[in-house]
Amino acid sequence: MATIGAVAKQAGVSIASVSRVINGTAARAETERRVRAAIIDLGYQPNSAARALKVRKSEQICLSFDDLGNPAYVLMTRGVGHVLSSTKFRLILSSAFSSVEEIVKHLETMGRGFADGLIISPIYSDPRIATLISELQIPVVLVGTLPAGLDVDNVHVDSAAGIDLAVEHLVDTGRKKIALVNGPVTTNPGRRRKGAFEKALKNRHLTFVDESIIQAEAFSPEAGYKAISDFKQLKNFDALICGNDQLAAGVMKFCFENSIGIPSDIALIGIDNIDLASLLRPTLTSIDLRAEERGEIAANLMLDRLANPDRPSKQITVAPKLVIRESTVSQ
Amino acid sequence: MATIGAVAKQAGVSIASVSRVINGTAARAETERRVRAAIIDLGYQPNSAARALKVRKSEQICLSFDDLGNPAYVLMTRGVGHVLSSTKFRLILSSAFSSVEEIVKHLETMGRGFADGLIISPIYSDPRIATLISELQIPVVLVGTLPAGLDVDNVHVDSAAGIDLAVEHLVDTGRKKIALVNGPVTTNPGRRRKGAFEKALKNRHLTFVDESIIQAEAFSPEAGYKAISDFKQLKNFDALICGNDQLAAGVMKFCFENSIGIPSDIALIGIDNIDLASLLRPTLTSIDLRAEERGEIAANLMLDRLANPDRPSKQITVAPKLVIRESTVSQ
DNA sequence: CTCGTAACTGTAAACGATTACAGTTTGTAA
DNA sequence: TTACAAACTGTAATCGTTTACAGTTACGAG
Repeated sequence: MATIGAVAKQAGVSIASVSRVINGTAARAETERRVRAAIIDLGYQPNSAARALKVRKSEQICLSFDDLGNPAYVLMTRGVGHVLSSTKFRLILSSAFSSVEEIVKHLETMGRGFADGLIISPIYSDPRIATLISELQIPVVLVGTLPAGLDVDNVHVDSAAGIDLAVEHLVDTGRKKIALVNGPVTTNPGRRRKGAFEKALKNRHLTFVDESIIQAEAFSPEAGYKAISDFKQLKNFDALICGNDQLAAGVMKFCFENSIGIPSDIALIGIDNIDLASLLRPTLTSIDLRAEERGEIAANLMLDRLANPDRPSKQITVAPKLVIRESTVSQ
Repeated sequence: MATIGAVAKQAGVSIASVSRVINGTAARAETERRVRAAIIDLGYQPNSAARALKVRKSEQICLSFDDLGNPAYVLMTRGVGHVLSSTKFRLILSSAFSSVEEIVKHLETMGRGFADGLIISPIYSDPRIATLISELQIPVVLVGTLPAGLDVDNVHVDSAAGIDLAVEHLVDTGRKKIALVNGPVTTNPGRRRKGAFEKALKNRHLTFVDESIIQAEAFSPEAGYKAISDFKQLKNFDALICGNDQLAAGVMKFCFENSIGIPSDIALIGIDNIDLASLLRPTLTSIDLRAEERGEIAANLMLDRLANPDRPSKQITVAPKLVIRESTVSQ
């Protein structure tokens, strides 16, 4: 492994000169020629860790989330990626695969010299995550619900407004008995959607009973399928809002297999508006939570914060929009 | 930002002792107590870059691919993640968002001290990627087609065998006129699938004409939809193999909108067997390329290589399997 | 109480880069 | 030819760790 010293010796110049050539500061043509030749000769590559140590910058931004399997995060990543690709910063991703400990350790390492900033979108509200964020030595942008007492840049979507849009749309199209197929309440989105749903129903004087919430064990199609299979009172409802589009896909599958017509027997709304929504049959009405846009905003907040470390933190709310498709409106 | 020196001073011990406490080597109980107290006092966090520089290890493995939007890569990531999560190595991801230059720069940085190993799965066969790999200073495992002349650990799937399985299945179920909806031939998979398809047809003395290949512009549902919309001779075929499941989803959408029955009028087979395949209606027969398994194998190859740097490189082939669903066989 | 060993601790040299500062060279004008 | 400024180059300190080595302490045995 060639070092800058080896290059300097080979080129017959000082280490400083090699460094200057590499970083494009003043050098005589002849010096530059010799240094470049030596670099190629030795196959020299500068060591990133040494550079990061010295200049206290890695030029990397780390984006971290809990579930790569959720296409909504892929959208978000794309948003972040597009913004960063026109800057000097590289984007690296970190997704949890097992425990919270694992992700905490991961973020700590990043925060200690391997990344200049951290964009994180946790779905589980583990106290360790909140502690971690407050102790981190680099700027953090949090996408999603901000844990109490944490003062960092934040982008979040008004998902209650989204639920409200959905309920309104269902009422407008003549539905009266609406249930929520919710994701785990151990997650932030799960907990918030539940509250928002209950409130939206009550505001409109619609019946809300315990059975109005059908609990799934994950935000996946399989979990949606299973939750609805176990649910015995489907016939009491004429509309279902699902915690995300993947849950809705599982529900839709069950309905098809059991000859429950969508939207004739029951209307179905998903959340996230991922690609899948327009591929299902019937196409799925969905609350678009603007994941890609949130990613862009988060990245811009981060760039702004890095350029301006002392500004007060910003909280940005984006508005959801309802994308109406066939699963709620018969053609 | 507290350093190890500040901790040492605060605890009244030497820097070396602090380091030992942190890394769990011998220390008197009293020393350990004071060091830990000082660490908490100062909120000290060790600097990852300094450590990486000194020990020449980052304990990170970087997984890089060209398109995070493709769920098959998400599966692969999961495979890698599961294997690595039981080791000391952390997984970081890097996905391209714009140019090849960008990804090259990214990988270079990683290869120069920010990662101990690189697992990469390029779909574009850009010569810069091959050059990069050969110059990289850390172990590389390549998932996918190995560029000529590159001698690195490799996992790939025998996708020709997959195409063959598909053709065989179609013939068995009475189809005779098969077309391929291919992804871009500028990609490795696109190029290989085309060749494999042609060969599979000829081996069985089935007609292969220019029109047997319908070229899509990307591996996405939209591209599939567009490609099939522009294709004027669909009625001449009774089966379609698609470059991946997403293309198939687009094709399926078109067929539905134009009242082309699947599988009654035309049979449809996808590739990758992602979740989507079982959510579509009809459910999609698909060639499972075992992305998750390839991810696991790649991770294990990497671990093995890191433990054993001098062993000769291995090439591992995994066999695809055909998952038969409704889109080829009427119930 | 002395000694020997084991356990611990401190000193100082790395790791591979960047960069302030001082010194040297170059080129131009007088 | 000399003087001076501008352009370049080298020396050496530094970033924050780890770790070899030598030195110190603690403790049980004799």
